[in-house]
Amino acid sequence: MPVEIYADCFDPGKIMESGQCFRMIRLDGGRAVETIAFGQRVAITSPEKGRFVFDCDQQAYDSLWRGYFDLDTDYSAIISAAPEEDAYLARAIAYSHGMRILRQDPWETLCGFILSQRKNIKAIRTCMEALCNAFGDPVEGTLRKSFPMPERLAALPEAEVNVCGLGYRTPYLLDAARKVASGALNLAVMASLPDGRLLDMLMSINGVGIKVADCTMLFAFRRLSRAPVDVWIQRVIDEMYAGISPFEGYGEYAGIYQQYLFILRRDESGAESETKEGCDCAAKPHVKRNKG
DNA sequence: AACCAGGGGTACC
DNA sequence: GGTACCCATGGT
Repeated sequence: MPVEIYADCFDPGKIMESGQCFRMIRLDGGRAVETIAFGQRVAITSPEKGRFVFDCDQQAYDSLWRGYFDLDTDYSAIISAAPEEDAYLARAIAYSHGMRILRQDPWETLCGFILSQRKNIKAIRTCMEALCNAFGDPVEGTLRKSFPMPERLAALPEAEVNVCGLGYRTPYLLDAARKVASGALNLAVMASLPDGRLLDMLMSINGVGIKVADCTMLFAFRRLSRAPVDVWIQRVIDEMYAGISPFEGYGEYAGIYQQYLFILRRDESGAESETKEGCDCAAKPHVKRNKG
């Protein structure tokens, strides 16, 4: 039943901690990484270096997980294509060996980054899980739920969605849900648009600016040249590149190099250092804390 | 263009 | 147990 593969440049733990996705968790005392995507669940273990076991059947692996984890892409070639004289980038790449850019669901990714604004990654995970627990559907093999469909969210009143701790982002999320549910935005059609048109359509959503649009383009629409600039990357630009963005010179893989730089700069500041033990938020309803 | 949003996470006391 | 500061920002 499980699927065994051999892969280079693949480290599910690195991907989990990379900040591109918000529903991967550690299970089994840290030995397995579990994720839920496209309404399905999988857990991955690595019994030895370079060997991986997916606890799903071959059909699910072939039709979903192999592509989701980008296992047909040669990352050693992408790493080799990085500019040699860029020492900081080289260090960032070495630090995150095994990180890959997932091929995530556009709807979930868009929502995740709408919710991400002015939140740290742990907080994003918490409210994503709360949204799923409240409005998602059952998923085989776990008590956790799928990410809610746009039609489901679009039908909800703002006050009901807001119990998930989204704050001022609730109307942004609902604007996205209504535009997608009504067909005003068709994510499947958008997947084949050129970068500029796709960017414009994403930014037509209230609460989606250039950074959230770039994250959605990179992590769901596989526009690998898009390099989102958040507070960490802005610090990298200011501190390591004299305030001049290096990304225009990075070429077709600028977004992937951006991801390496993001992880290194964030970890050097000691932020998000406690994500490794996996959140126990699964199947727990969101409870608003009482401040007394 | 400065200012604000709601609140979780965390370091430090 | 306070509390001050930060967070994969965007709208006004």
